[in-house]
Amino acid sequence: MSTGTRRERERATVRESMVAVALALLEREGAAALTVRRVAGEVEYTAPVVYQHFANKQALLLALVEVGYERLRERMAAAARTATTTDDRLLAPTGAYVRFAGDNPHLYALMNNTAVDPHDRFRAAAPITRLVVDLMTGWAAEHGVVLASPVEACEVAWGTLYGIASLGQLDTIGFDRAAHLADRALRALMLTWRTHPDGDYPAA
Amino acid sequence: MSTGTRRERERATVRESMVAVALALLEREGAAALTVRRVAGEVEYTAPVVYQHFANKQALLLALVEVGYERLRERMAAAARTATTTDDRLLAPTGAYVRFAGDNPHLYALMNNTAVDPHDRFRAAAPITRLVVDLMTGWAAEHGVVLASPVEACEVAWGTLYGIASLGQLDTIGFDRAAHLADRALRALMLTWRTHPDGDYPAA
DNA sequence: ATAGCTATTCTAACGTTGTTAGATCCCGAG
DNA sequence: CTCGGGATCTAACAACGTTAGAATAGCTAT
Repeated sequence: MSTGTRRERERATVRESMVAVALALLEREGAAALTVRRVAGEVEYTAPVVYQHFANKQALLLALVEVGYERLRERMAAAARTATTTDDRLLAPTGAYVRFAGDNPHLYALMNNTAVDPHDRFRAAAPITRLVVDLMTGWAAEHGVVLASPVEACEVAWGTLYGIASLGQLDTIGFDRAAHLADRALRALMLTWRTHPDGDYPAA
Repeated sequence: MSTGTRRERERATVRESMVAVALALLEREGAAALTVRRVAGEVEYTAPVVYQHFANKQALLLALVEVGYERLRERMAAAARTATTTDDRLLAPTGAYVRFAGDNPHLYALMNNTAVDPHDRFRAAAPITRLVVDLMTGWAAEHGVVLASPVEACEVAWGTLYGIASLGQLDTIGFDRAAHLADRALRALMLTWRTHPDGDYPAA
């Protein structure tokens, strides 16, 4: 029975190389090139072997999405750590987010593709949601401000960031400008949170 | 030669019914059901006939995207017309945008799908960009404020709106809440534009 | 009215996709 | 050495986008 664990280890290794190969393929040649047969071929297997590690193509794509969100979380957390000022601890992860979208455009598109089950995507993104909530409550505390609804503020910031980063994929805008726009948008939000932490803004 | 124009009319009619059928199919059964054969069948033709009206499936999808942006523009313009206060002239189109995304989730997803050429999508959305710029400059004028960069403000607002509306497709959030979030986000932006029209926000 | 041309439509097929069934092969256990 | 079970392959299926070529329809001109 001692061979059982090695078998498992080998199985996991094959699975991981499939994910790695699929990631490389996706980013190198785009979503259209990401076919089951090519992934299998790139790890020197035939197509049906893929189905011993993933229930179907969706499951493989979901694995890529999960890796994507994990890498994104790492980048954002690292950016937050290097920040020195209070506002930078929010602005730096923002920049990291847009930069990630620029560095891995196809993976980023997949992470937000409606073809992958929205529920699964949301679950994969949960750690980032937690991180952002933490960053935001930390920011508010350092500013001596209590937000009426931190989760609402978080959702607004998340949506904003997502939308502006997606704008960067348009070649008429580009990711450098998108990073600038995201910075502006978040600064505006922060300004409002400080002056109106209750979330109730006056109209005119 | 008098039959030539009637032929053209008939051709245009067939093309339009294909677009109409494709739109209905997309919204009723989702993107996966939108196949060339089904569109052809639904207008009682065989598949190759589709290729006499569209170069390929991409072209058909692009036609749907164009219809989508046109309808969205109409809805936003109508909402702006019914608004009474200065701020509502910006907030009402915002609500119309999110509501459109909620009413036509699959079409909205297609309009922002990277599978459709980004350049074409941007071109299809151009009239809306114009509308939003107009609304924004009008808003600024009525508030007696000159924005340092109206196009930057527009891009930020557009990205924000897009991101938050996309959030609505997650069943954990939903379009009602997304509409609320979009309202909050835009109010925050407007507040900032009034107090800092130069676009230079203080840090802390 | 009829013959012929042209545009329209269909049938049939190709290559590729995701996916599954069954044969085959290999490797470890008794 | 044999045998049993998991791993892997071959072959195939249905459905997809797409194209070529046959058939058919409808208009035009005599």
